[in-house]
Amino acid sequence: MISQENNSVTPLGAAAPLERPRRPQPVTLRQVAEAAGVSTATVSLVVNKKKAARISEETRKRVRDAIRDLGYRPNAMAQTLVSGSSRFIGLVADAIATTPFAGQIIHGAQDEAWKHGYALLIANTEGNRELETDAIAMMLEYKVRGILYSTWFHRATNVPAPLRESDFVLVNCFSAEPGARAVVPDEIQGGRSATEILLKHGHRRIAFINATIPAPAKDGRLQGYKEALEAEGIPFDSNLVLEAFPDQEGGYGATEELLKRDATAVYCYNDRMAMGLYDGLREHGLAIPDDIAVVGFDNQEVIAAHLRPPLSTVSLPHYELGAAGVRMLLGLEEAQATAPTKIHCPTVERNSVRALAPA
Amino acid sequence: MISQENNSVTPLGAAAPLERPRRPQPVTLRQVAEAAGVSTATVSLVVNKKKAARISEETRKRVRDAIRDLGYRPNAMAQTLVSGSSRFIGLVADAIATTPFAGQIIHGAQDEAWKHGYALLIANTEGNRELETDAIAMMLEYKVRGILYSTWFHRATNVPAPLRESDFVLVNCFSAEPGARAVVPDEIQGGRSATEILLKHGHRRIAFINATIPAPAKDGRLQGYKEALEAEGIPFDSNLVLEAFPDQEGGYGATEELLKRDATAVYCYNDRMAMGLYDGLREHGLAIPDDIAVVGFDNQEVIAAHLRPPLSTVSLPHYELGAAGVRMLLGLEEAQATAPTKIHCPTVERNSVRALAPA
DNA sequence: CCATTTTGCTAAAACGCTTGATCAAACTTT
DNA sequence: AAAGTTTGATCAAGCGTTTTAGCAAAATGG
Repeated sequence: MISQENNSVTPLGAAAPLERPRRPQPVTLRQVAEAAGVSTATVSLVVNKKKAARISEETRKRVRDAIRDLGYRPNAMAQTLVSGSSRFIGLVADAIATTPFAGQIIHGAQDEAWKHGYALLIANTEGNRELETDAIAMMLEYKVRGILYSTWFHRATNVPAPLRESDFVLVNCFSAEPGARAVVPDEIQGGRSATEILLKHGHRRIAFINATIPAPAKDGRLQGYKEALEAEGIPFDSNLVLEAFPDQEGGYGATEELLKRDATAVYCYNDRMAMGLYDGLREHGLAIPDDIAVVGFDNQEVIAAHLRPPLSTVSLPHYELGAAGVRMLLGLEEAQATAPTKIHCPTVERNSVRALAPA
Repeated sequence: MISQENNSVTPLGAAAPLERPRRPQPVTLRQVAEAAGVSTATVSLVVNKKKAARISEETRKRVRDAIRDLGYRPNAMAQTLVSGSSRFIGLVADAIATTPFAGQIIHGAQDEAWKHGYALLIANTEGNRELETDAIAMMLEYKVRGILYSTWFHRATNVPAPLRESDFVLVNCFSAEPGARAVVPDEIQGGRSATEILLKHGHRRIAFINATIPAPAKDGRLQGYKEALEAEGIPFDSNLVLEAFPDQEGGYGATEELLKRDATAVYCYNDRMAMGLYDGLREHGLAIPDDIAVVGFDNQEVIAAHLRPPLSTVSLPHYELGAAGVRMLLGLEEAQATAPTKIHCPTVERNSVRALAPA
């Protein structure tokens, strides 16, 4: 039988499990009151800096000292219970935390919420309807001030029933349901801006590689393209519009067709297609932007900023969507009854476009 | 003076602001009790499905019906007040929501927390120490079960003082502070795995382009490289180790130097460097993987999966870090007293490596 | 049929805080 | 000096739950 020393360091690097210290009970208002020799009401009054309250400076000091000495922290749960509404805003997302794409929605919502003294409670549902219901239920139980319901790409959605029990705002999605406030990117303006980058550099034969899959983005970006051309008096030529699956492969695969169109510039439905197109063009010995100018859409940093040459594109304003969603929820920004509020998609110019050499 | 009809539809599409309906007060336990003709105690007992409680099936049904009819939802704040601890886990991040990179930490934490009935309260601090303190304070006030403190890249950190008032786990970072539990990626194993991808395809002259900036990753990935070589009996050749700034430009810029080393394969410190290197190699007319094999590190999806050819790499297990952090916090996974728990970095093989043709 | 146990349910305290009503003491007015 | 006012602080109710102790009625045992 092997006897072991128990009071020795565990041998052979088999590290000992970590002992967690027992946490003391948190300090309460009452304890502070006792320490300061006043009533809890008084402590509450000074903690909340009520200006109307008549508390002598001396007493205030005594209370503040006690608070500091004891390390008192108010119990937000108790406060909420009294006041009836918490300082939480819920964010339920279908895949936002998952995709690099739209994590900025969280970020924007977080910042804006924080600015107004609210904390963000998030739930990722992966599109699972049941999880979604549970998540919303949980938020309701925690008496959130309201809920942001967001999707990772711009689309129509149905409002889950329990959402209606709370204030809510749709972010990056919309619904025909009356009274549903929503914030979405302005795809049309974005499409216009993308095209304008090319136009202002003198391009006139501008191809557009659109997506094959239906989406508000598909229609909006095309319409923006048309509007921009029209504003310049350039007739729309449907020959210049191609369609491909909206990813790298799609962009790459569209190269051949594109080259037949004899355009001096291309506007791609998104940055990933542009990335694929870069490869395709390179294989044909074509240089960007000298032989052909390219703009993308989305401004997916990891791609757009680091392609060679860096890609001019139009930003999907995810951060702003999140922030605007919060403002709308808090009633700081007015919602329209008729349609979702549209957020501007800013132009990001890099080096994939150059002035067209005069013919 | 212009007179306006006030009872008409707002003209010219200047949409009317949306009227928000007044929300009714939430239903309380007491109301359910009254509706069901029982005491609040009884309702509470059936809501919480206490098996020990002796409530007749008939009464249970009556209560359940009342709950359904009134649309009752428990007030989690009141529950928390009684029980003393909420079902929240806090996640404070320096830039996680910002970077596509580590949003997966949120995701993993979220999923795991949810699995155990906890919700995630997040705060992004952008490294701002004051914001951080406020965020932690807020979490403490909401009586979180514990806090995950995470950084967007693996590094040493100081534990902010208020964090000690709660249970906490460091995620993707570590501290010398005794008793600080931590989860980090296993950089050494990752470096070994990356190198092994190349080794198993027959490569023997393997270059390593390391980062210039000091970090646990820099040391770990190098050590893994050495270990893998040693295991194969290949002597370490410091000539094969270059250093560059860990981004696309750095990778691109290292091309010339690399080619002087006459290696058949390169292992890059990260995917972004590999992306830059792709461009550099292409400009030299070199094909991947035929002329030279490349592996990266991090598995930044948007890059690695969509490069041409897709990049073989090693994953930074962000999702797992978040999930393991939560498990550790909840005491489901044991922490070592001596060192951070290391999470495995899985190999992801794609097409940037091919078996070395026999000489 | 009385004593005992079991069943079904309720009363009430507690959780930590906020806040309107009160009150005693110290000042001002007339 | 009596009446009124201001100042500084406290009392106590209430927010929506959970939970322990306890009580009456029904069931069981002898």
